[in-house]
Amino acid sequence: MGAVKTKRMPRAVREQQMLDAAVRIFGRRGYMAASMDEIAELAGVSKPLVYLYLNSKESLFTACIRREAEALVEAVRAGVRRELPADRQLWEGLDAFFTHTSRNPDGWAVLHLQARTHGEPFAAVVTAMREEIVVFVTQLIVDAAREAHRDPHLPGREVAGLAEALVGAAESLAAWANATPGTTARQAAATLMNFAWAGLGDLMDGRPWSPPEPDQDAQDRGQTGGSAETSPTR
Amino acid sequence: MGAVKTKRMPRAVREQQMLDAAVRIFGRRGYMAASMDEIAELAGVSKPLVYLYLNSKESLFTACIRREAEALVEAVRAGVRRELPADRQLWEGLDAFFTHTSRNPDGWAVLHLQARTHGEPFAAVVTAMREEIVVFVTQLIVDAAREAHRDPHLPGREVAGLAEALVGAAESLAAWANATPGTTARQAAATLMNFAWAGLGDLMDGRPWSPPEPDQDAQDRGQTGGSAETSPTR
Amino acid sequence: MGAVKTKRMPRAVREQQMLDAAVRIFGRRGYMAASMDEIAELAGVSKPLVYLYLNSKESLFTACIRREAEALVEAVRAGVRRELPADRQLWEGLDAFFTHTSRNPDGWAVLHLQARTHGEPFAAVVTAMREEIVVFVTQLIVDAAREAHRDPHLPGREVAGLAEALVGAAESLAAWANATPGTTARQAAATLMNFAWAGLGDLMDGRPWSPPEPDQDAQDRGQTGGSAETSPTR
Amino acid sequence: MGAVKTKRMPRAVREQQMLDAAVRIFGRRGYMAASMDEIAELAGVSKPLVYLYLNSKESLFTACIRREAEALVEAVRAGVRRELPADRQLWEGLDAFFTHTSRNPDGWAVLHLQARTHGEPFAAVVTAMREEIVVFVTQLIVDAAREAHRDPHLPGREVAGLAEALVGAAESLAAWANATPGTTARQAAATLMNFAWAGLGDLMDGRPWSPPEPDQDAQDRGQTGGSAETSPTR
DNA sequence: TATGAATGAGAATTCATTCAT
DNA sequence: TATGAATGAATTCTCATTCAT
Repeated sequence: MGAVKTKRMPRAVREQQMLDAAVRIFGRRGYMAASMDEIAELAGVSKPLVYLYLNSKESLFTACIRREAEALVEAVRAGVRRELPADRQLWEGLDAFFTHTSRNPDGWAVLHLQARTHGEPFAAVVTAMREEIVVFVTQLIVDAAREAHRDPHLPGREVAGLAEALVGAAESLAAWANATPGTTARQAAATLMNFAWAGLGDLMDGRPWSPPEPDQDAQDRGQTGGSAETSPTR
Repeated sequence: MGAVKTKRMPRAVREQQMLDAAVRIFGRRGYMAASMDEIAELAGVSKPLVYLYLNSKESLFTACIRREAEALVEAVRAGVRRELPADRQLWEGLDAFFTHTSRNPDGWAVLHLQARTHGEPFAAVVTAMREEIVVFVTQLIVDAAREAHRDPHLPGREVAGLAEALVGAAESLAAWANATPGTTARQAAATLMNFAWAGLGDLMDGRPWSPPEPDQDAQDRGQTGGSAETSPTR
Repeated sequence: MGAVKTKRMPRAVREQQMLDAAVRIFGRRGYMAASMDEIAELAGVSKPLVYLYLNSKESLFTACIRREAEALVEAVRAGVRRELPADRQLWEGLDAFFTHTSRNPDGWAVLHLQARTHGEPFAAVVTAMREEIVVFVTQLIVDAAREAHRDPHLPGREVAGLAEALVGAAESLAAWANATPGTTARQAAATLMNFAWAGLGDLMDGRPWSPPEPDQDAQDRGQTGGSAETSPTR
Repeated sequence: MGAVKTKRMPRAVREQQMLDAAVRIFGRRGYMAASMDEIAELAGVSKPLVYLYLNSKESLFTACIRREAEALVEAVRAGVRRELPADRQLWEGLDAFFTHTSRNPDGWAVLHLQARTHGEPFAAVVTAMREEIVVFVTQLIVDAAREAHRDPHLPGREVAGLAEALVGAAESLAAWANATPGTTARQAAATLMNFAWAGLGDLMDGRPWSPPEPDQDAQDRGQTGGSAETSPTR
């Protein structure tokens, strides 16, 4: 099991192997239940080497969190075209988010489940990343109001709460989509977009938010999109 | 800080003391980091007694999860009057949920953070409880559609996703409300209700969902309600 | 090897067994080279029990040092009759000191070799004990001067240096006596007493200090004394 | 702090750098607590080079002990003019000894504290050196007796004990002088010389041994001598 | 009902030491 | 002459769990 034992490789490479193994073990077993022995074995190296490069279990865990947080933020950032209208940006962000988390479930487990469960030092990194995303979403909500030429009657705290709810719903859906076979990132994004933008009330009235044309959009980004399930234009 | 050392009390009482202590420790330290020593000390009994009554750490943890899950479901159930319209039922359920979690943060931490992070046996209990709630919410959505005499054009999976998103948002807001000083359960419920029912689109258009009259409602349930921040009738 | 495995004994007894074992191992191997495993085995208990009672290697070592230091000081104190003239007191103190160290070589090694070699926290305990003894000796020197009705022309620092030298010589002779077969505590005490009181110069002139009558003295204290080798009355 | 990193230097030089570093680390941390990593870093070389030149930790430690022992014996030997009377020789030896140990505290710590605390192989080297010095001192005592034209009534073992006590007192005073600010090597030597030669009894009677004239003596040896504190000529 | 005494099993971490270049 | 990469073997310490009373 674990990586093939290739001897004598440069430090940078070994470090990534170790982080790969650590993310996998931490994500599945949890921080405390993960043992350095298991991580080292999965990485195909001896324990002392793990300590030599990553210093301690805490520091290894932190390195995992940091790497995964940066990768996630980067994935979302790269998936959003800032010149589009706010709702389209939100859609793209959600799509990128669900895509990344579904492709990288262990990393997502580290961020979403493990990091938050083991005290300030670790949680802080995730909190910072989450804050970045919440701020981004908050801005999108404000932009959307401006684009609608409306005074949204929304005080600051209210907007914060909405952004928080949206991000929370996304996080939760990510786990659900991963656990529900046959659910694509695109479908999860569409569901949430509808929920967030149109609301249950409008959905009851048959007025969902309209996701972009899947085919055309896929061509734009080079992705193979399944069609969102609820898509009549409002 | 532990319970006052009273010797020789009936088993049922001792067990509750132990569970109280265990929930507190598990909620704060996490499952793995919690030690049976600390739990026994906080419960004011010797370790062998904990084992005599609760058998093992796993079994103790399971008992905690079960107790807290039942308490939460019961709190929500008791808070909802099933004869009201769907949106009012949802509102009452959210209110009851946020109230319970804010009053019982350690129990909530056990359910939301710890139980899900330590493998199937534990997660299963929470999943079952969550499923109960998701089913309830799903039913509410279907009811709402029926009440609106509409065919909502929503396939089953889509409704499941919406309920999932709603519950996820609620869970996330619970943590946020607990962590944000000055945020009441009622405000959290109002924010989420708006978000869920009206959606961002409608909120942009100045058409939020209308929460019930706080004063009258408070009289109904015996609570002192702060007024929801976004409340013009639609 | 190690103590006979007698199960289930009261804590206080087990603790002494552990300290006995620890003193022996620390004294022979040194602090760092001693392993908790070895100590536990020699004590006839499991390692966790050692930790349960003594908390850590450091704390165990400290407990050893403290116990041995107190035992040594007590032995010297009990061996000296304070109503005698200064030189007799010094003699009795030296005799008690060499007797104790020769009967308890591991304890002496802990104090003299190990404790001083492993940093402030440990050395401090020994330093305090040594200071107590140096103060006692200093007082004896001053008393001796007073008894001789002399102004000894000795400034404070000089007396301190003399006491220090005397104690140092004693410490060194203790190791030598232990390592040189056939050397009794009484002989060591006599040699040092001569050296200290008469000085090499007087010894050259055939004027040594006179130790007390061995037989009579032994009767006083219940000890079987070998006769000191250099004993003509001055 | 380590040596400046100069690449490619002759083996002999590198070896001395390593020994310098090792003496410092061993002297401060102790044998077991010293790590080869730290020593290599302080020496400014890689660990494998240390092994290439010095073979092992044990062998490195032995090399340190040997070097420091030789340096100390050589310093004492060079400080004593063998043509002087015995007491003057003793005085010069003590002065040289205290001077060397105070200038080289890490080396002295290695010899006095570390080497004796870590088993026969190491202690043996120091014991041999010490023996050399004890023999020298023993000879001085015998010489002194001969010079006094006296039969000192001192059997061999007694003389050995006296020499042992004298050397032990010197070792102890060296640590004391190093730890007591403002105490010079010369003062320490004077104190001990008085103690050893005159003895407490004579000191009480106001008849100390007379140290040589500091100024004249300093001219002899090229040292700036502080005056000894107790110096009336006998 | 209740507990003081005790341990097997495993956790993180460190170190002296070597290999391949 | 010199080193980056790598490890086997301990070491300290903790924990869930049980026994005997």
